[in-house]
Amino acid sequence: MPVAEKSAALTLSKGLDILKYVQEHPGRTIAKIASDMDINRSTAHRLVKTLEGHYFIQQTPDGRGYEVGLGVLPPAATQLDHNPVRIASIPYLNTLAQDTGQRVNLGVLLGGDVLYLAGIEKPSLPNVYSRFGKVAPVHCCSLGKAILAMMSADEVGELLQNKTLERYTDNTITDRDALLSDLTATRRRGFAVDEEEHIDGTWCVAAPLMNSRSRPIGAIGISGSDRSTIIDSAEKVSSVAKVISHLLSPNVAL
Amino acid sequence: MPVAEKSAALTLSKGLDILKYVQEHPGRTIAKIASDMDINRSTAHRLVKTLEGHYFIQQTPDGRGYEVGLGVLPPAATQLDHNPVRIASIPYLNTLAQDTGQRVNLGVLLGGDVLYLAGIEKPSLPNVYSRFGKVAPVHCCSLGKAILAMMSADEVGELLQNKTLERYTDNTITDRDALLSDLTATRRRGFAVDEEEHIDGTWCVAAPLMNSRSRPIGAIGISGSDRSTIIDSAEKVSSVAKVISHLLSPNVAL
DNA sequence: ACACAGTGTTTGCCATTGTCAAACCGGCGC
DNA sequence: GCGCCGGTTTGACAATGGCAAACACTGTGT
Repeated sequence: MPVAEKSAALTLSKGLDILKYVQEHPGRTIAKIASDMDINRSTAHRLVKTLEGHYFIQQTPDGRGYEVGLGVLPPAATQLDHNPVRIASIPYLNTLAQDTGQRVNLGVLLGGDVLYLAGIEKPSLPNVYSRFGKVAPVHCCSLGKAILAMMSADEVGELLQNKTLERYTDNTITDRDALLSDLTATRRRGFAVDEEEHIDGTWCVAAPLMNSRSRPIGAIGISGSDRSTIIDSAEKVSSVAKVISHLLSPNVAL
Repeated sequence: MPVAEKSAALTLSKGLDILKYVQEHPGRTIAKIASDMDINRSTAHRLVKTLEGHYFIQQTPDGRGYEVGLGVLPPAATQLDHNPVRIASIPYLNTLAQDTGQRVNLGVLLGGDVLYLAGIEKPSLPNVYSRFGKVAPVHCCSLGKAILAMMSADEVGELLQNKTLERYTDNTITDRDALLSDLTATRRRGFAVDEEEHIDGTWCVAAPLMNSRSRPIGAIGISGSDRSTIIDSAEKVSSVAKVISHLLSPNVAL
């Protein structure tokens, strides 16, 4: 979980780890944070107070613990507003939602996980800001598989290096080789399919967004509870993904 | 700008400062960051690389500089989803948008500024996630003045301690005493008015959200380019603010 | 082709700074 | 009352981050 770069600034690194920890475990006390993260209590105290001074974390209303602070919002808004993949995709997400009547999602890789950048929950009333920031495992959501399918086996291997393919449902692919062959099929097919592999009763299809150098930089997909509707819409998703990819291509790099 | 707490973790603090700097000045190189922030280049390098390792900042697509990374999104999403003021207010923001036909905003204090938590840009199609994360000066937006008006003169003085009331338009109140008397008027009136004090051609009114201990914890307001429409809707804004305040009151604290 | 300017990156030394153990304080429950 | 738990402070030690310098690389202008 902690991205240990060699010769990194230890204190900064620990502070950021605390921020992540607090995000995932809201309401914990300093003592609890310290013991869970194997940091000395007084050290944790100082780091927490520093983060608090910058408004990155704050005390919970009851004053008993800590949670993510308001200070993270301005950077996040900046990131969202400047994100080229997101900007290029949003208009098409709306049309896709109209065309398919299903939930639509846009995701990219963050570390070894899929990060949702935008989503439309209720196709009836488009609200593209909803549901950003959630992360999902790469190996069992269609967005993740769509992206992985466009990477070499080596790259995939490296990405999954120190991850276990955790099981979420009976259909979750937990075997590396099985995943790799699924990715091959995905590549041939042109889109990824999630057959209740992450959440029971939810099917998804997704297609990758490619940049000018044929690298996957994200994926769009739809999800819903009616299998045939989802599968039948795969071509639509795929063609929209190609349109967005072309839009992204003229840009210099990434 | 840097919130200097005594005995804080210096390295962590500097790292967070860099994050903020990068957010406000996207695309800057490490050398530029270092010189602007008076940090040694190699130190800046290490801090930047550490932040990058945690995905809090990333290289710009052209590889020449740095910008805010994807890693800030999960914490921000958590903060937004858990924010009680925001949760309580959102439904009413929508109705307010319908009733007035104007842009609607929700804001709270962050440090000495107003932070927008939610906003509806186009009343016709409600999209409450839009425009969060933007910050505005307290002294010249209605949200800020609505909140300040419910604080004691001492508290206001302390809040504005080391801030200059910067001028944005001809109408901006840049004098502390003038601001204080405006706040008194605001308190009597029950809502704050921004008469083109921040942006020419834009009028706003706002009313404070109060908790059970009669402390201002935020404000809602509307803004638009037609003065009389805005002013005439002030009572509506005020009454909605009271409703939300009552909703917030049962909660334990803050 | 050359030198130069600007940036990224690495190294090694020094002392600042963060770490840690211990103790103190304060509230809460037994 | 006592003990437990969390927060906070202190002080000594040494690990760690700060800094200067040097190197590699790229692009630019002469």
